[in-house]
Amino acid sequence: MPGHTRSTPGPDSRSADVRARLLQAAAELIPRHGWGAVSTRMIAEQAGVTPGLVHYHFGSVQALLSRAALDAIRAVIGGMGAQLHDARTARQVLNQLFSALDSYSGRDPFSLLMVETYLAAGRDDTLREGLMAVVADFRDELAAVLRDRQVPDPAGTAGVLAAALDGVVLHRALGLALPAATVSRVLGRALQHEENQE
Amino acid sequence: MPGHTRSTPGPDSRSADVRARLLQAAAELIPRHGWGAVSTRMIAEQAGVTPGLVHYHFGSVQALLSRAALDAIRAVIGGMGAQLHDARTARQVLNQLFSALDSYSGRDPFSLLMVETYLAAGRDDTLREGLMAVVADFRDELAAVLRDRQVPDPAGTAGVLAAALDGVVLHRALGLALPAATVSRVLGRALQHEENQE
DNA sequence: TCTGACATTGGTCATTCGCCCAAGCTGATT
DNA sequence: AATCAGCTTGGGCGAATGACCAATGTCAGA
Repeated sequence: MPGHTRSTPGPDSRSADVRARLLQAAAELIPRHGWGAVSTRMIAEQAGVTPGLVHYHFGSVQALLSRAALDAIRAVIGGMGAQLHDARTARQVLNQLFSALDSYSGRDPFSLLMVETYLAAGRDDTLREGLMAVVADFRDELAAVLRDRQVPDPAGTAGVLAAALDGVVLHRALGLALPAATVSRVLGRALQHEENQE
Repeated sequence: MPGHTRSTPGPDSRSADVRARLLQAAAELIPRHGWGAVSTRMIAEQAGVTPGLVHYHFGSVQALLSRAALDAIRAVIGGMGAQLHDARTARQVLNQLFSALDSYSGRDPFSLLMVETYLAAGRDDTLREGLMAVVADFRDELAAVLRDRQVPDPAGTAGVLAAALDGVVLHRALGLALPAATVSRVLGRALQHEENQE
């Protein structure tokens, strides 16, 4: 009966609550202060718990941050992907994407969390694989929707479109004007069939 | 201790050398460890000087990092913008952009420096304005080139294209496949007129 | 009721941080 | 030679860091 893994603390209603509070606190602090500036004590104070709990429940600050970021991103991106299937035409898919995009100015907490996680992923292979899986799922879902709506080269188009979305958020964060109408109009042209060669 | 030979600039040529070494060291360390993890002593060691010089020459670590990042980004983006004028057709402009893009995998030092600076700009207004100016200059230059080559809506197209470039780098950093050929083909469609059909 | 595993506390530990400064050095000017 | 401003040195300050742990609390199952 010895040997009990401490990686997953047992069932306890308070335990689950504390874990949720820590995850929530971390997801709020990463955008506000930057991934590398979030500390054990900062998280604990935000969550209203004592600092020791961070290492008890998650082993390290990095592990908590990775878990919190991936959970939050998966929730938002997953929800966005699910909505795509409602659109009837390719143009409607695009408009839906960009109306969703308008919720993210590039300086809001979720956009910042996303970019911080992109960077942190470069220094943590486990995190990178997790983030890649989330983004790849979204991209594949978008590709399937585009394919059903007769868009040429659905896989490639979905990949470029998904990347362009992130780029637009990035540029908006700098204060560069990129109205949804403009983005939609320009990228809309990328959805049509190629009609002439140069 | 050679290095006598008074030169033109400044009161002391060693001073200029130290400043250059510190800027160079900072530009190398930001991608490697992340903006927030670069410390006074780390920079000094990389530059081969003593820690006190960081604050003597730049006042604060933040000021040094901002200066180093902006200098490096301006050099690369400026050079990229200047090359655009060589292309004859809109399609060539695009191909030139994406062949240049292939130098940046998203995990190379410059790409990482770029994204780190995007994020740091969100917490430093002076830095944000400087970075915005550099990106806006590139965008405007691209718009002018597109306009000369009869691309519709040159300003909007250039803005979306510039954003898409950054997005592609971001996604490549995750390991998502985005071959230059695919990107060029999809975005190439965005350059043509809405309804070609003469 | 007792027991023992789980949860939490509050603190220590060595380390590192940014920033500062008194003192020494260097080279140009007087 | 004497002066002196600009550089550079190396150490030191208080504060904060991540990790860790002994002690204590809590409660479901025997």
